[in-house]
Amino acid sequence: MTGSAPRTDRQTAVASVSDRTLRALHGYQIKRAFNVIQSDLNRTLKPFDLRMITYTALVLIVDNPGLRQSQLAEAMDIERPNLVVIVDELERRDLITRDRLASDRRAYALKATPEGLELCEQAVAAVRLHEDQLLEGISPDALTKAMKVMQLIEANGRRTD
Amino acid sequence: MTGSAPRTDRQTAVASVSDRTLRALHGYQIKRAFNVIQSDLNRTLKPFDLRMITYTALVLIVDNPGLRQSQLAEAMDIERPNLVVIVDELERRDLITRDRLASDRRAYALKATPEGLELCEQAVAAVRLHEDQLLEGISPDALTKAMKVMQLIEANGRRTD
DNA sequence: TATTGTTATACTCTATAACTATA
DNA sequence: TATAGTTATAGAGTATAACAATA
Repeated sequence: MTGSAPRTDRQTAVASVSDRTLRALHGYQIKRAFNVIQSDLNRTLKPFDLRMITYTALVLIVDNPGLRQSQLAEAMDIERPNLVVIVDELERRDLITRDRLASDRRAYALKATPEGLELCEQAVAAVRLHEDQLLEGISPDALTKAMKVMQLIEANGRRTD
Repeated sequence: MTGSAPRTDRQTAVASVSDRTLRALHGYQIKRAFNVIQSDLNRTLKPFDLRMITYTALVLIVDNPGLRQSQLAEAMDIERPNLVVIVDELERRDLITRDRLASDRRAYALKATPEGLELCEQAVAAVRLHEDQLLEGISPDALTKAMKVMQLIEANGRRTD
């Protein structure tokens, strides 16, 4: 907002990190950015009683009706056991339904309820607004390219596994 | 390595995520990339008995001799209490020293020992090699710009706090 | 025999309050 | 009184093994 803000500057912790250090800590730079995003997101989602992880699950279910839990777990890159409590929570709040598949009675088809859809729309809108602030000074093109880099890193990592 | 790898493809979880969904989940894309980086990094660092967080602390101490714990905590974006165990571990392994400052006897000056410096050099080299694989197909320019985006997000987040 | 969802569990990282010793 | 480092503790998120029901 203020452009070149008047920096409180209670003395910079690390005077100036050397190029060598920066190169050694690419991963940590991403971690720091992610921390900022996650805490901002969780603050934004608090009024909806959602966290980043429950929000993500809800968005994916809304956008992919009939998704199975194992597919959702893979899409979110978390282990199946860890997804159970998340789906439990969304179901308990009547934001989604868990229906047995006729074709495979081991699996559940996840679908958003009207309430879930409504909450999702509102949450997505709120997240967009907050994200605009977080992405201030970043061109759409630069963001798209940065996300492309993230996707490539992810794909390379899965290849290496 | 294999260029266009022959993808095992046990059926894609989410057929094709809509543009709308992708836009709603920028943060999650960064999370997924970070997860990949972190697990690859921890695997790489295992032979040195380091984790991402202890590695980062060590690199920063090596590069900024005399750093105080509070400065290191700020640089790493973690709370002071959480840094204590990390510094404890590095000190116990004789990789760093904790010396009382004469000018302020509450604070410690952190410095790497010769052993710490040696281990750090080896670890940094190993990380670089692994990172090259993870960053395959990403131009140095694209990486630099993506890191710039990460820095901007981080800065915007701190401003919003 | 393999897979879906589940339970139980353990480990790491993170966040907060309260303490001590110095300033 | 304020700050540096510390302790204790609680909460997320993550990872693994083992189980029941179904394929």
